[in-house]
This record gives sequence, C-alpha cells and structure tokens, in this order.
Amino acid sequence: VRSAPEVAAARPPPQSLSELRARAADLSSRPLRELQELFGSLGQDPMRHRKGKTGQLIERALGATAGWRSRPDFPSLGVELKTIPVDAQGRPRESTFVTHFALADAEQAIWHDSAVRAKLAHVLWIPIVYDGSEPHVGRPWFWIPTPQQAAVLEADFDELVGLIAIGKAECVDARVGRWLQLRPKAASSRVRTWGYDADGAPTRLPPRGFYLRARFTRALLQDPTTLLDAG
Amino acid sequence: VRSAPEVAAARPPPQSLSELRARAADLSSRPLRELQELFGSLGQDPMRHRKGKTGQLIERALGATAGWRSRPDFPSLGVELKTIPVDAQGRPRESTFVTHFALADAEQAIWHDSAVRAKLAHVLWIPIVYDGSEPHVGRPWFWIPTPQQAAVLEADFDELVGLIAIGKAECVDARVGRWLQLRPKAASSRVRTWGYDADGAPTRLPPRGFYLRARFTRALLQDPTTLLDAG
DNA sequence: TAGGATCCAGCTTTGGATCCTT
DNA sequence: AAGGATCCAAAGCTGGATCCTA
Repeated sequence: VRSAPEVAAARPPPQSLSELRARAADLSSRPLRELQELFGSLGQDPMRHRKGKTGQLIERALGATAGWRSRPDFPSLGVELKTIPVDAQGRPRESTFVTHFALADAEQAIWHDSAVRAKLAHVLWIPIVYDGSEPHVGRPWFWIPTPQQAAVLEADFDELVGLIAIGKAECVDARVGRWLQLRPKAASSRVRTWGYDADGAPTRLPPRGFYLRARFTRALLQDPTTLLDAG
Repeated sequence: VRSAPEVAAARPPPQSLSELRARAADLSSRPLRELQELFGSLGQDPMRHRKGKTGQLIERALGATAGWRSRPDFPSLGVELKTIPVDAQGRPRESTFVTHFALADAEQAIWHDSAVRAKLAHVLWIPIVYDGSEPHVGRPWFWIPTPQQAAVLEADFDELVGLIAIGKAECVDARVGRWLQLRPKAASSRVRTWGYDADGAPTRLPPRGFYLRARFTRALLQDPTTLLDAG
C-alpha cells in the first residue's frame, strides 16, 4: 500500500508529461473517499448523483487548470483530462462530453481548427470504477487518436457541422455520427437565438455539445487494438 | 409491370445458376399475396404469425427441393436458399437459422466437413420487406463468403464446437460466437439424451441449432463492403 | 425430428433532459 | 455561459422459447 499524496489542497499544474504521468499513476486504485478527504469537499456523498463533481475532484488531484475557458486542462502539455465512470467489467456506460458547439459558427467551422480536434488530440482517461464496492480510480490511460481514428472523428464532425451549415439543423439529432454525436447541452428549456431561417424569423434552438458515444469509449478502453481502426 | 410467373404450382428445380438467377429476379418486388395465389395455400394470412410458411412459399416459387434431408436447397447448384424478413430500411431484425447440431457429434465435428460450411458456402438471400404496406419480396442477393468472412465463421464454429467437445456444453449459450451462435431449436421442453457426464449419468440437453446473428446479416445486406472483413 | 423460421420478455442501449460549480 | 458530467424513460436488441409442415 502506498502512502497518501502529500498535498492537502489543489495542486499546482504538473510541469511535464512525466510528472502528470506519475500523478495519474499515484491515483490508480485509490478510493474516491480518500481523494475527497485530501482534495476538498465537493459535497459529502462520493457515490452517484454527483454529476460533474467527481470530474472536478480529479482535476484538483492532478493539478488541472479547473474552470478555465479555453482548454485543454493542462495547457502547457496539450493534454485533456476526461473522468469516465465504468462498471465492474471496466466498461463505460455513458457518453462523454467533449465541448460546446455554437450553432451559429457552423458555416466557418473547420475540423483542423476545431475545439473538438484540439481536445481529443491527447486525452488522459481516468476511469472511475463503480462495481458495488467503494468507488475508486481505475487505471489511467493516455490516448492519442491513430490516423484512422482521427479520420472517422473528422468525418463525423464534417457531417454534423455540414448539416447545420446547409440549414438542416433540425435533421441533426443524437443518431447522426459514428463516434461523435451532437446532443442538447444544459437545461434544454433554455433556448438561444443564433440565426435566421428562410422567412427571416430568428432561429431558436437549445444549445448543444459534442459527445463521444459510449460504444466508442467502450471499445477504446476495453479493446484498443481491434474494432477501431477497422469499423 | 411484369406478367405473373407462368407456373401455377411448385416448379421443377432450376437447371442452372442463370436459370435460378432469372427466377429470383422475377420474384423481386412481388407481393407475397401474389406468390401465394400462384404457388399454393400455406394458410390464408400472408402477414406475420407465419413462422416458416413464408420460407416454404419461396421454396416452391423457386423450385427448391423442399423438405428434404441433406441440403442444400438446390443440390446440383450448391446453393442454399434463405428467406429473410427485413424492415422498411431493409434491415434484418431476426437471427437466421442455419442448421441443426447434434451435441453428441461435437468431438468429431470439423469445420471443413460441416453442414454449416456447406450451407453458407453459397447463399441466395431473398429479403421479405415488412414496411407497413403489403409484404413483398426485396432484391434477391447471392452471397459467397469472402476468405476473411469464412475465417470468422470458422473461428466461431471451432469455439462453439470445441466448448462442447471438452464437456463445457453448459457454458455455451447464445452469447458465444461473433457471427455464429448456438441456440435452442424446437420446443425447448423436449430434451434428448446424447452422452454421459463424469458421473456416468446421461447428459440431457435440449436440441440446438446454429444461427447467424441479426447484426451479421444486417451488415451483410446493408453494407457488404465495410465492417465485415474488418470487424 | 429436421427444416422452414418467428415470438417476446427482459435486458441493454441511448437520445434527450437535467444538475452543479466557476 | 462554459465546464464538469449523470439521469432516465423509451426504443432497440437478443437469448431462449415456440410454432408449423413434411
């Protein structure tokens, strides 16, 4: 058994990839309860119904630049942190939020310059294991998309953004896209004006976000060598 | 619009692949009701709840050697006929029965000599479209497995048969196998004795059959070029 | 019983809704 | 509003059960 991390509050950002790697390895298999005692109170219940709280706890434990606009989480390293809940078999059950998307920007949006590409260029996955015993950190894993994986993500992005750019935003629901999808984000009752339709009436649609499908992260975490470059 | 086929009862077997091809093409897009009038009464309702009746109707329409032991349906051509229900998008919803399997034969069973390989070596798929309008024949399609596809089918076969051969028949349920699966066949209350367990007691298990998973036939009929040789 | 398959309850997946913090 | 995500009802999938004919 290892000793607890020495810091008792949010840490300074890691200075190097190896330092981040070491911090991540140190979290591996630690109960959430332990991290919560060390890195602060985000509510008292380390179980479910925490929504984003677990992600914020991990951010503090790793020294990510929490709450900042303009990501990634570790700007100098170019690494994005993703906390991902998994079951006893290590399988993700939920989709993973990537970033907001402003529908009004669809016409100008280009994959190469997009926030989606930037965030997914280098991801540190921190699985949180919910298996009936105490929730705990799984094995951290750094991911850089292979060229083939990046090509599929780009194709999804182009399809989603393209449909909106040509005025078919209503056709875009969560079914579109092989690995990336576009879904409502934030309380869906809140609606924003972002353009004008053919009749000159303002276009009002709820804000949306890009997500990675659960079936993608599942394949990624469970069997990175098969299925992905092919399917 | 074409004229109705000229025959008013079960046809003689086709003499050549091109004759079979022509007959199949002639069925394309015909309502089941029309075939039923021409090729005989297998009950009065051409809708669901027909179970195997539709398959038998298509057999008669094409001149297959119905009801014979030792297949394929067109022995001289080496072609197996499979009638497959699809939805409005052309997607199969159900698994496809391939052949019975006698559990007692597992130890001697070899892929190369198996009924599964023989039946799947050359298949004529006849989709039946259930889309809310009148049920009708879709576009017939001849399929010969690619070497890569055949390799996956062989691997599935070996895994399933191997588990039974080493006495782990209880471990084999419908989850095993990527594209082929082994499932109960016939009213499952009927149980047959087929061997003896370690204690010398007779082994009694319901009869089983090989099936192709719906996700396989779905990929096969919808997108034959992708997904298959890879996944 | 082998061949032709479909039925359907229960489980899994997921699209859309929602919650908290900075 | 943007970032951190999870919740949950309903659709979709499928493993095991079943039906008919020869």
